[in-house]
This record gives sequence, C-alpha cells and structure tokens, in this order.
Amino acid sequence: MENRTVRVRFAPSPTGPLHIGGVRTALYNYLFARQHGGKMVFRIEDTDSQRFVPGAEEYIIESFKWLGIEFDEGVSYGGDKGPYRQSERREIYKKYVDQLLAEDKAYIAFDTPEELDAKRAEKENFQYDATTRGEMRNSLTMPADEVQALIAAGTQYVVRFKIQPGEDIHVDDMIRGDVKINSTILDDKVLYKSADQLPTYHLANIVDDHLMEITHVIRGEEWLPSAPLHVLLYRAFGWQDTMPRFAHLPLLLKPDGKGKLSKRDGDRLGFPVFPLEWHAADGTISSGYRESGYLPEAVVNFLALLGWNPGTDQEILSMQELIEQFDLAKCSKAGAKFDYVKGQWFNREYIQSADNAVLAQDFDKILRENGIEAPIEKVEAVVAMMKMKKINFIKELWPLCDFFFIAPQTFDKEDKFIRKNWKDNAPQEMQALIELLEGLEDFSADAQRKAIDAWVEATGVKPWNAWRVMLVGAGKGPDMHDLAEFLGKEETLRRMRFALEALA
RNA sequence: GGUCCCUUCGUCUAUCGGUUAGGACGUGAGAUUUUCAUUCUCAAAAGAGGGGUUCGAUUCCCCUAGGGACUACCA
Repeated sequence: MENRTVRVRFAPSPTGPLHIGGVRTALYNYLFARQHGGKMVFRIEDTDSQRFVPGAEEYIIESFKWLGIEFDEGVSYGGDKGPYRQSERREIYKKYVDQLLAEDKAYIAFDTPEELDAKRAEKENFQYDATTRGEMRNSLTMPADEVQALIAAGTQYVVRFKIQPGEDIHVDDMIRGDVKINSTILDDKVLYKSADQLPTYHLANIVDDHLMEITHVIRGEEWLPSAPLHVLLYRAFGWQDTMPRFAHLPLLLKPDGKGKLSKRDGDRLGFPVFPLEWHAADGTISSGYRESGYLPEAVVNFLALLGWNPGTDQEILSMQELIEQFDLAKCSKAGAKFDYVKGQWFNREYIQSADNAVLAQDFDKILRENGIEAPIEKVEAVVAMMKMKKINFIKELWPLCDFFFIAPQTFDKEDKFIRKNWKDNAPQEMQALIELLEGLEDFSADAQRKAIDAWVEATGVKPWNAWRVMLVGAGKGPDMHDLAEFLGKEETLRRMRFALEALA
C-alpha cells in the first residue's frame, strides 16, 4: 500500500472567497504532491445547499491560477475519477449510505431539528449517542413497518452513524504523532439528510477520498477532533488498508488578540485575508493580495514559512525550492500568528529582485491612474532606478517618482531640504552648471559625470543638492546624473532655467 | 462544561540531552552616501511555572497555568 502514487486533494466548500489559511493548506498539499511526483485533485464540497455562494468556485480557481498552484485533476481540470463536485455525486453516496444501513452500522432517525434543540435545552450536555439513541425516534426504537410507513409518507429523516462506545481510536498524524480519542465522546453523526438527498461532509469526504484514491489528507487542525470519526468510517466500509495518512496543520491566528484569523481581521488591521478582491452579494468589498499589490511569489513564500521552515537560515525560496525542501515532519505544531508586516517585507524582497519589465507593467497602471501616459521603456527606466527605495508595494513608487513625469511648478522656500541646499551662491553656481551642460554633446549619465567631476575638482563646488532642488523640487529621487539623462538635455535645462527664476 | 491539540526573543522560527540558545521581521544606534533610500556594522530582546528522570535539561515524563480547536441535519 505504501507504493501507491501520492494523491492529495484540496476540497473547499464554495461558501465565499478562499481564506488565506485555505490557501496555505492548498499550498502544502501542492508542495507535497509535486515533491513526490503525485497528483493534486480539486474537489468542490457543496453538500450544504443552504450556504452555496455563486461565483465562489470560479473565484477559487482564479486564485490558484494567480498564485501558481496547479491542480492535475478536478473541477475545471477534468480527470477520470469525477464528477468532482459533490452535488453531482448523489447516487454514489446513496449507495454507500444504504450499505451502512444494511449492515446495521447506521440507522434512520426521525427526530426533527426542533426536537433536538428541545433536548439540548433540557439537558445541558445532550448528545445523540449510545446512551441516548434508545430514547429517540429512530429505526432502532421503532418497528420496521412503522419506519417504512413514515418514509413512504415522505417524512424527513437523517441517517446516523452508529458509534460503538468504549474504544480508543488512534489517529496516526504525520505532524502530531499518535492521537488517541475514546469513541464514547463521539456522537452518532448525521451522515445523510433526506431533505436534500445529500450526505454531510463526513460521509462524502470519506467516500470521495477513497474513490479518488487519496493517499494523504493534509488539512487544518480544526479537523483533528473529527479524525477519529473518519477512521471509524473507513473501518465501517472495510477500507482501512487504503485509508489515507493524515496531517493536521496548525492554524493561522489573529496578529493581535486571540483566536484564529478571521475574515474580518483583514479590514480591521489593514491587510488582505483573501488572495483576490471579493465583491460580496451585499455590496461589501474585501481586499485581496493581488489588488493590494502583492506579487504572487511573495505570497507563496510568506505563507509557506508560516508553520514550516526548511531548517536552514534561508527564507527566500522559490516555488521550485519549496517543492524540493518541503517536509511535513518539519511543520510546527503550534498555531502561527499572522505576521502581515513580515508579509510586506517578503513583497519588498520580491519587488527588488523582480524583472523590471514586469514591474513596469504594474507601475504603468498606477501612472495611468494618476493621469500619466509614458512610453513603457521610460516607465521601466524609472522602476530600475527607484525599486530599491523603501517600498513594499509598487504603488508606493508614485509619490517618490512623480517628478520624473511632472516638473516642479513651485518651490517652497521654507522646505527644509530647499532651505538647506539653496544657498545665496546657488544661482551663480547653477548658472555655471547650466552653461557646462549646454556644452555637452553626449548627455548620458557617464558623460555628465565625467564633465561635472572635472568641474567639481577645479572649482570645489558641490552642485548635486542644489541641482536636485531644481530638477526635483524636493529631497528625493535617484542619482542626479541618472535623472538628468532620463529627462534629456532639453527638459533638464528647461527645468533649471525655470527654477532659477522661480527661486530668485 | 467535555474532548483533543499546543507552549523558545514583541512576531515567524532553529535546536532532535552538553550551544556564549542561532536566524529573520520589526525596533534602536552607528558607518557609508549626492537627497530619500539602499548597503554594512552593532544593540536590546526568549526557553510559562513547579516537580521529577539524568552526571547534565529548552530538549524526556508528570502536574499546574495559559492559548487554540472541536463539541450542527456547516464545512
């Protein structure tokens, strides 16, 4: 059985946008599958017809495309073990539910939700299990013909799993080791609802994982308490020999305060919790990593290190390196607070090493939003000069780069930088610099540097800051020679002459 | 309440019985500098508490405390 090809799955419920914690779970599954030359399946768990949200499925698919997490089969990817949408697998589940019923491993229950609520209200710790099922309305307590009559009359019912109490159930977790839970504390879980003829998560999950030949279930820690139930289900079906191995990942926690990271934390603290921007039906918009200016590689790298690390000091890892180095045994057991400040640092690192042409495309959009249309090679030149500045996002480049495209119109003489660098002798010195630049045939940064260095050597004048006042109007920007080359001889001299007058 | 999981700098983490407890983010200081930055250097910063086991525990065991998850005809 250990020679089976690795097959993992990511199986979200289409109830809304994909949470960033879900993204990390999917990423770990992906890394694990790729490392072992296995397959990654995308399944949609839409067994709760009440909570279905239109567009969620498409959103999830688009998110993974953006992030570079690729599936091998599943919804929208195809494959020979479909259908991959649980709502399309009704007959399959029905067959297995009937099998459990026939083997007396499950039973039919007619108690209504209202009756159960009443029970819970009267008995603090009411649980539908071996101690209580004898006093409920189910096929264990009612005559068979009455049960059949009720069903024939169209009475709604559920199928419950008959759990034998008093047994220690062991779950062998790849991250946590042996986890033991006694079956007595488990309740007789609802496996199937006649109302919508759909199974609940637990049944559908086990049947699908088995039929889709899943070898490893890598999921969030919130599933650990129900893992014993799943083990029991595999056993009930006689599938224990091919039961997948489990790995329960630590949760992503709120950056501040307590509890797990929730959808609302993002807007509250100013960072996205969704990969892509999400427009809810009620009109509210939740920000996304993509729209906020994150590079997908940075998001992947950041998420990968939240709960796992390669055991070395290396923190910048490409998808390929992650695939090679990922190891479930090295995953941490404790939940990780979501450190979005470090996430921003990852983005900065990826911006600084990103291809200028790619960044130019992003920056071009920002420029257009600010009414600037420039040739893309000019945009790329600006990005090349400025991306090493202290920016976490490309959009932060605009206030640092506006002067490339818009000449300073006014000069605030109270401005600290101008006051300090526009001294009484500045006009004469800058006039001399203008004359020097006028005489240059070659206006490249190198040629300027050569000529100006010689002039500086001869006169002792340090022209750069005053020059910056004239071309930029503030204490920011790149090397003056690079800037002047970018602006060109004509524009450089025009700005200088204008500034000379404006500052007089 | 019950069950299970977890616990090293503010945060993410390394350490798989013997280390000056390492790295990164963030923070502070200094150097470099043609502004803003970058870069470089340095600094402050941690084993929850208590018992064991052991020649020796951050590391293994137990207890306590704290945190988290689960406890639906949701996933």
